[in-house]
Amino acid sequence: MQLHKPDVVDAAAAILDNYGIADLSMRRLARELNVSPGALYWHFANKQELLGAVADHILRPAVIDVAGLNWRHAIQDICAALRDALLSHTDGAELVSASFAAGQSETVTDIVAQLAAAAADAGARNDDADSTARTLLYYVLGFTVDEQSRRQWDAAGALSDEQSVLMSDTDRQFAFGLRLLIDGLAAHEGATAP
Amino acid sequence: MQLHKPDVVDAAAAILDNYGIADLSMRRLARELNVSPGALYWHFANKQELLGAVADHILRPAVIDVAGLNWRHAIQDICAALRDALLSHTDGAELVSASFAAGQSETVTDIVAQLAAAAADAGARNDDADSTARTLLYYVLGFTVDEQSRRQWDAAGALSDEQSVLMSDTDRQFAFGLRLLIDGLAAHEGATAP
DNA sequence: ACCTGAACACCGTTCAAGT
DNA sequence: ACCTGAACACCGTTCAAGT
Repeated sequence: MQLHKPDVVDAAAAILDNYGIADLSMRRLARELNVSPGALYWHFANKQELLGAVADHILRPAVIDVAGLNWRHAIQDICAALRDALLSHTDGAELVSASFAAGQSETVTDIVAQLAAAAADAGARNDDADSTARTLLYYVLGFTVDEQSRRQWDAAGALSDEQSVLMSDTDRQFAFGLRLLIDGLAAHEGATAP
Repeated sequence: MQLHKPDVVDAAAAILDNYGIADLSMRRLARELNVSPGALYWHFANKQELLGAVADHILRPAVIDVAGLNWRHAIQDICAALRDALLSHTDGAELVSASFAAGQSETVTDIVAQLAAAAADAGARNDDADSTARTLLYYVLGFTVDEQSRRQWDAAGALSDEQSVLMSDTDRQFAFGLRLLIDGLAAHEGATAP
């Protein structure tokens, strides 16, 4: 049967979850799909474009509706959904971070636009709203890449009790850094919490 | 003559500046040093460790003395020095970002410690000072990776006038995001500017 | 102690040729 | 239109053997 883009992305996501980003090569992916390496280049211009499609796949659950929320909660919910989506796939943060840097994920652009809208709601002018949105993204990506690599490092020898304590700790740490940015925005724009 | 670590790091930095991170391979580096690829593995355990040494080389001018400065200026100066150091080598931000993620740069750890000390000065308790320091680092790395990749993309067809306008614009954008974090810290800890 | 040579097990990408 | 086969030009790492 024919090879379609969604099949390729699903197979790539499966390799990612089961073996990690280091094993996600074009050749390995082609082997898993019982196809020659060159076949992938009919559907994707290059590896970066394919990884961008995988990034968009990972980010689908991170696109949420924040209509009706005040700007603080909108930012908090978008960032929380983003982090959850990244953490739900092996090396998800690293892959999305790389795809964002390469400008290959449309979804991450949409998310930045959502964050910019929330910043505008907070009273920021256009340029500042954009800077704010990108700063929030840098934070979530940086934090989550770090968190995920530590988790994988600690994967051996972690007691279930200690682990859950550590996890709630990372939740608090994530919220702390995010609050720093939100409070900074409030201070700058003179907005107040409802 | 014998091969010494500093020679290897210097040669690696030269490849980085002249050809970029994509061309900084162990084999290419060995060729440039007129040595067999295996020779490098006598001095460095693996490529990550070597890149960590290059990262430390890049970061040397970013380690500055902030004694006597108030916490706001300390943070501003450290972050500005860090960004300047990253921008002064081709793909410097990307390389240091990767080395930080891999935990292979001692210098970046020192810089985080300096930032944490400044956050403590601002009134943050130990955990919060650490979170603040890491948040600042995520911001500087994320912003500068982005900035540097855009610069390299725009490398063709940029007028010198427009370019300088864009550059001062990125300076302002960098300062804006940084101020967001500093203001957030001030709001959280109730510190005031002198 | 320090390095060579050669091998092992891979990569991403291209492209004529097939169906 | 879609894919194969084979090639091109590379990788990182290891390790017996040399000096």
